[in-house]
Amino acid sequence: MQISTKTGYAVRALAELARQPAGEPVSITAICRRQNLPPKYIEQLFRKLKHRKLISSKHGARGGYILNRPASQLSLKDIMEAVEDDFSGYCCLGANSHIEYCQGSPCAFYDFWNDIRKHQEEYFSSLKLDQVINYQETENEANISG
Amino acid sequence: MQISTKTGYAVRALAELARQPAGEPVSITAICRRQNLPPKYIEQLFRKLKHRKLISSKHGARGGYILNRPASQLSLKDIMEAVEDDFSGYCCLGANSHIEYCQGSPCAFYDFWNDIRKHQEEYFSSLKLDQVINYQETENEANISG
DNA sequence: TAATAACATATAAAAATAGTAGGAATTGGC
DNA sequence: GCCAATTCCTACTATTTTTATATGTTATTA
Repeated sequence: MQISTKTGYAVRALAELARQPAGEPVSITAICRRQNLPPKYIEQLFRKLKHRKLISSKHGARGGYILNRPASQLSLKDIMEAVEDDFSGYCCLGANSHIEYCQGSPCAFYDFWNDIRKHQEEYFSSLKLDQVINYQETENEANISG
Repeated sequence: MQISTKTGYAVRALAELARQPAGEPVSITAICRRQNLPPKYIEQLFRKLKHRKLISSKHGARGGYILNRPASQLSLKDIMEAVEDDFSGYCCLGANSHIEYCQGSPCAFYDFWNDIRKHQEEYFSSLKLDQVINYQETENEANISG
């Protein structure tokens, strides 16, 4: 039960996009230089983010990526759903073991896991990308004043 | 971001202990027969649960395991911490990548991830084993009346 | 046309997950 | 005292997921 490196990377990379003046694309090279991330890996994550229409891209020299929405409207859930292949709580219906427990119909534990999934979805939906950026700014101010 | 099969198995197995009249140990064989679980795997999980003192065991014939606390005082967080090796949210300080971002000191994203971790811990602490059992009973009643 | 950068696919290395195998130690019942 | 049941312990294996890397193609701009 941990948020993956993928999500961590994606948040850091997207934060760089959010910082950029609107309309100006940022290249993966630039993002990864600033955030010290593996470019080819980020490329893959960005492809997923693009398929989910969270970002757009511009080809060629001076090209790069831009956010499709203001950071205040981009949730951690959106990012996780795009980048991890399955955001969702545990569900007894999922066949993640060779031993099928509830063979197709909701089992006795279904409601329990389902409520958890719903809670998690709501929680991660409530966390927005701009919050990270605000945290960063606070941090920086503290460093300057300190 | 998913609750693992380990946790799912553990919950099902522990629910069987919770059902048992107090003081009567249940063997892994019995648990796994009732819940259709892989015995050797459950054995390993139970060892971890025992180290965390969530359960006790009785050796030999007619032996087995018993819950150390009432199900109402055993949280999903307790179980996850025992069975998964790291319950905790993502933390930028964790070296889960060869690229170290914040090299030992809290980075700009620290507070963000830290608040998430705290929230998750509180939430999973609030979910108790007896809730699963209550869900089950409701389900069963529904089946009988339906 | 040369440099830049997205796009795409395949491969590889490492880690985590899920499960198995075999045996030693302990207890209860006959 | 013996046998069966059971926990306890260690090691191994197989599979899947994660975290990349490599290589090449296509599009864009200066």
